[in-house]
Amino acid sequence: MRITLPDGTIREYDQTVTGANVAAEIGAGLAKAAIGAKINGQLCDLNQSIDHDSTLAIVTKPRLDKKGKTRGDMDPDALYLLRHSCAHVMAEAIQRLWPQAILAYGPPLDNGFYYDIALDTPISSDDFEAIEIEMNKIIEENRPFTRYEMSPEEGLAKLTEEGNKYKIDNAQRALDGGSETLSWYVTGAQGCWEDLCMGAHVPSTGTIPAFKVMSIASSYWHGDVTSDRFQRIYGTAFFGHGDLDDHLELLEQAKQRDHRVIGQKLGLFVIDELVGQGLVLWKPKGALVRSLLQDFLQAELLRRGYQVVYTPHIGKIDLYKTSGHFPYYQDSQFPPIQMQDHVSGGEEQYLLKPMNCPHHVRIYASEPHSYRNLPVRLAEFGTVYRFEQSGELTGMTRVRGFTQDDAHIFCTQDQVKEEFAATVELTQFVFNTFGFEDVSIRLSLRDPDSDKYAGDPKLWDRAERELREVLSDMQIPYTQELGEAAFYGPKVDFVVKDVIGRSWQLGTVQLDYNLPKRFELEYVGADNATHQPVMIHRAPFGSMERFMAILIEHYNGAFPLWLAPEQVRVLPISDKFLGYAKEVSRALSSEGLRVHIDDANERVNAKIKVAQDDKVPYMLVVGGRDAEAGTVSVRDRLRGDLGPIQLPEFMRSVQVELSTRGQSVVEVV
RNA sequence: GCCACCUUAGCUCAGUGGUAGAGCGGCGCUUUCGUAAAGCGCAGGUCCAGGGUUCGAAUCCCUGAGGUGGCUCCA
Repeated sequence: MRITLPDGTIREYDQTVTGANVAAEIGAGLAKAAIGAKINGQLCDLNQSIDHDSTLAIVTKPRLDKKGKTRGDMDPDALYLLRHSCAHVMAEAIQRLWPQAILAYGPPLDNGFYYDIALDTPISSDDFEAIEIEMNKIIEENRPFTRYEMSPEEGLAKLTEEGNKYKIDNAQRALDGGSETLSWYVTGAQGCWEDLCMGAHVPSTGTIPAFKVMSIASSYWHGDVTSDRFQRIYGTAFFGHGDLDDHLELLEQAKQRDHRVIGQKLGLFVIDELVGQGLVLWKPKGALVRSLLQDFLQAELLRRGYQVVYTPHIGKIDLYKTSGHFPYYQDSQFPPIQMQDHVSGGEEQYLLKPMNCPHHVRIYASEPHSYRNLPVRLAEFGTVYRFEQSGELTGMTRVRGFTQDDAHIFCTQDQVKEEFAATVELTQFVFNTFGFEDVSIRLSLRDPDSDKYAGDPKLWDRAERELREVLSDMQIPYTQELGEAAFYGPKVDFVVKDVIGRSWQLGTVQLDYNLPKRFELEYVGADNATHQPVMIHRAPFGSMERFMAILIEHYNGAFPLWLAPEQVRVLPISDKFLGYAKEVSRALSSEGLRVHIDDANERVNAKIKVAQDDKVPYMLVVGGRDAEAGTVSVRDRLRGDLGPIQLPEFMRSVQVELSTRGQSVVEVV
């Protein structure tokens, strides 16, 4: 039997060995650090036996520095083992405290782990300390994680006797997924606490040096609202206390970067309960940024052959019945507005528009079209209203009224790929302009087993094939998600993470054969016959609200000069130089710059502190020396004091920075 | 919508049944200052709302609203 190690060396054995055996042979240091094995790419226990030719990598705990921090990068496999094991320890601790707790499922996550537990007594964050104390006891006992296996029949019989329906279900799923046996992990020797679990685990509870119970939430069995409800307890674990401290510190910083915190601090927007849940009030500074974003994109659209349209905020309900939105999304729409005609007594119903497409479709349909004037690209910053579930509302990222940077392209079948590629390119251009680097592109396809999708499956196949082709032609890496498509067509989504790691769809491009059919749209082809156009829905920002939220977090509130609500603040050293400050301010304003004077009766240190907190890109400190020499002393919010510069020169470099959207910045020599 | 938690001055928060507090912000006065918070003073409260328990409730209980974290959903 040959075992190949990561460095390519091969070791020969004539009887079964374990990762632990091999590690011990290689060296005492490795044996001591070893916590698991990766056999043929599969993460396993360290004492998993190997009985045929395999590749083997020993998973080790990291070396720590003096502060208890991992040296170098953390190994995701090692953390996975650690956290999976810590989930067991937490579950045992919880069952010690609440013996009636029924375990369901406890996996590791990217940044921690959770355990889903069925328990009538509500666990609250006040209980975390008690849970952690129990966990520490278990860890101090340093009990080994011991695996044993049973045949499916034996194992299911054992589980049936124990009567935990969630574990029976887990076992059944494991067997359906191809497992030949069922495995348990005992924390310690026979008779100790155990859990049905496929593994793998660290050798013993003592291997868990740093952990924390983080939060509690609720969840449903298999994510099914009508099914059993669990208490989901989240925790995290690290190999070093320093790593854990860093993690907690990072979470604290992320909190400060949250768009809701910054939006409040900088006065960008407010959500007022008197106005309504999920309804954003854009305050002057936020509104200014929004209008700059809109100007930027609209100029880009006009350059690319789009035409701007405006449509009303409501429409007759039949419009949305025809489009399919009303029946399909009835639950998540504001209820229809009932109108009664006083004379005829006839009734009409209107809907706050949940989508802009039906209105745009009717603009297209208002005049005949020839293949010669396609594609028609209709763009509108259109505000829509959706009755999102109250528990879903989150700052500006998930709201009930929002403005899409919407457009609909009506084109011939032959034009689809080119138009689609152009919109993907536009979206990438937009994301590049704002310096987003961590954007993942998701091809959202239908789930062929679901009946929620409208239209002919053949058209779906074609649409999905075309999107794949466009993305691969453009050499864009993407992931495919079954069941994520819109009900009318597949789409390409641009997904960005917020500071606390939640994913949000920003830009989207969607292909639609369905609406043109439902509305019987036509154009006259070169053959003088009528044909049906294809529609592309697209929104590079997605919604102004969500884009703004992500932008706030992306920039940590420090908008680049071209977007900053206040671009320059003049800080006179004392009242005596207010006159010169006003001169400077007037000169900058007349160049179109957004400038204010801090005329507070304060020292310049205090003014700088305030301006820094307000994230103003440039502070111009002006005193007697500047008034005499016609200079301003420039302070950059990031680079600090840049020294004095002639005012006209400052204005020139600022204009360059503006026109390049931050590619070039003010330099003082 | 579901579960847990939270809601006290403009903001951030302390206050576990006995007279409502701090810092920042605001206003006033002093200071007139050269690169991350000068000093002093003053004003500011329906303790989310409604009901209950109690001699007495910001504090305990119930109902509701809003927020936070998840779950579910997301055209």
